[in-house]
Amino acid sequence: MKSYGQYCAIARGLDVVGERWSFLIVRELLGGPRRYGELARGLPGVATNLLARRLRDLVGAGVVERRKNGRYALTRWGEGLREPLYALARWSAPVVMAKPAGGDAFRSEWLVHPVAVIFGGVDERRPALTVEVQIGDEPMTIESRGGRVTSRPGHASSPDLVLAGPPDAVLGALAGRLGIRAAAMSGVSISGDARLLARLRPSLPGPPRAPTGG
Amino acid sequence: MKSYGQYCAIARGLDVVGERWSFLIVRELLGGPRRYGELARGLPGVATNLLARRLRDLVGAGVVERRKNGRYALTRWGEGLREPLYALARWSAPVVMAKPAGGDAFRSEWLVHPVAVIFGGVDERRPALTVEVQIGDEPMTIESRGGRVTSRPGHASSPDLVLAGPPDAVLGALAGRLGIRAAAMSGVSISGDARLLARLRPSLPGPPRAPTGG
DNA sequence: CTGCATCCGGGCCGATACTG
DNA sequence: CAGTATCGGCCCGGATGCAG
Repeated sequence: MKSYGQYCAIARGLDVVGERWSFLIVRELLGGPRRYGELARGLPGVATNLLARRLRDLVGAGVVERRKNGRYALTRWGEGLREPLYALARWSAPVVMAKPAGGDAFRSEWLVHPVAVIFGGVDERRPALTVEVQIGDEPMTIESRGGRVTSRPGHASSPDLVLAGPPDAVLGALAGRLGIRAAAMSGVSISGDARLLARLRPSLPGPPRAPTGG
Repeated sequence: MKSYGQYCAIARGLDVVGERWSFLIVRELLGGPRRYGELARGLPGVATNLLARRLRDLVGAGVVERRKNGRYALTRWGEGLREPLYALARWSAPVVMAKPAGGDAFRSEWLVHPVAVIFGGVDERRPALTVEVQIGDEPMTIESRGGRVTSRPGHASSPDLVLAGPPDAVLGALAGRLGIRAAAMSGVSISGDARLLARLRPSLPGPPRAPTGG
């Protein structure tokens, strides 16, 4: 575990989770305890030895713990990394997610994070809604109930809205970066009233329809 | 610029600023435009070629721009990294900053970030106060005026409070992790009423005096 | 079959020397 | 002052092997 050797919270934080793959391991574990193989599948491109090493280091640092059933899980402290990770995603998404996925890998489980970022918080005025998203092989369901938006893997029983298409276009539609017309032109096939999505997003204070930067 | 090859905002964000030293270069530039030599001095341990390479990459990615006077500065987008960086510092600080500095380098300019994190926001009830902090060779001044707390390098003309000592102890006193007695026992010499510091910190909602975790 | 450890080639990192 | 050039070593990435 190489250190920057600086007495600074940022530098010392990076000493703990700044090495390659560490943040992405944490991303996977934010969804709950995972086995080694599940982590490996959720992290396309990682070498097995490197994953083992990072897990050892993270356990040693107190970020990850190993449960008795052999699963890895975030410690209480490790859970706190959700904030910095989501802050990074909020920063990067408007610029880097607008570019098409190209050859990049995509797993539908990763959608829970942008969904949490885009539809975060509680707003009683949000309508109840069930959306099914079909991007990769695995479908995802987004549900708005009681002012809160959640997501889970799997089909919806009777969705109000179904979005299917390439990752960047579907995500653009969810985030509101792409309007309905633009999303359709980017390859999203829509069944249902996609305008309902806008009512799930929190209404920002300030100018209506603030530019997202991308 | 090695990529994770994943269509995910976190992974793609790390593609941009996830390599070694990139975040710390941003940390330096958060204080304003800097020359190459200033960056090198603010980043003890960095190799000159690596600094040059990172700057090139960050410029290419649109995070940093090069001004006509030869200085490097964050772009509008790059400024947005303050949030993720401070979120990381908030996460790491309670655990990793409690450990003594040991052989780690320290620069008093770095104090502006913890000061911003600890005394952030505006609170009209905050008293006016001038604190001088002496840790390394360079003194720093923290000023509370009009409900806002700012910091700058240099001596204070007539400080209400002066804290001098090792970095971890002084920072512990500022953050409130160490009480006055504990700070003094850890090597902080105090002139003035250190209890005033507590009135600069925002009062958290919820249980009074929430545990900081370290 | 899962959960790693070992081995190995290439590339990145880190330190020093050198140049406009 | 602001980088470039060079080189050793370590880390990363991929394939393979092995133990429970």
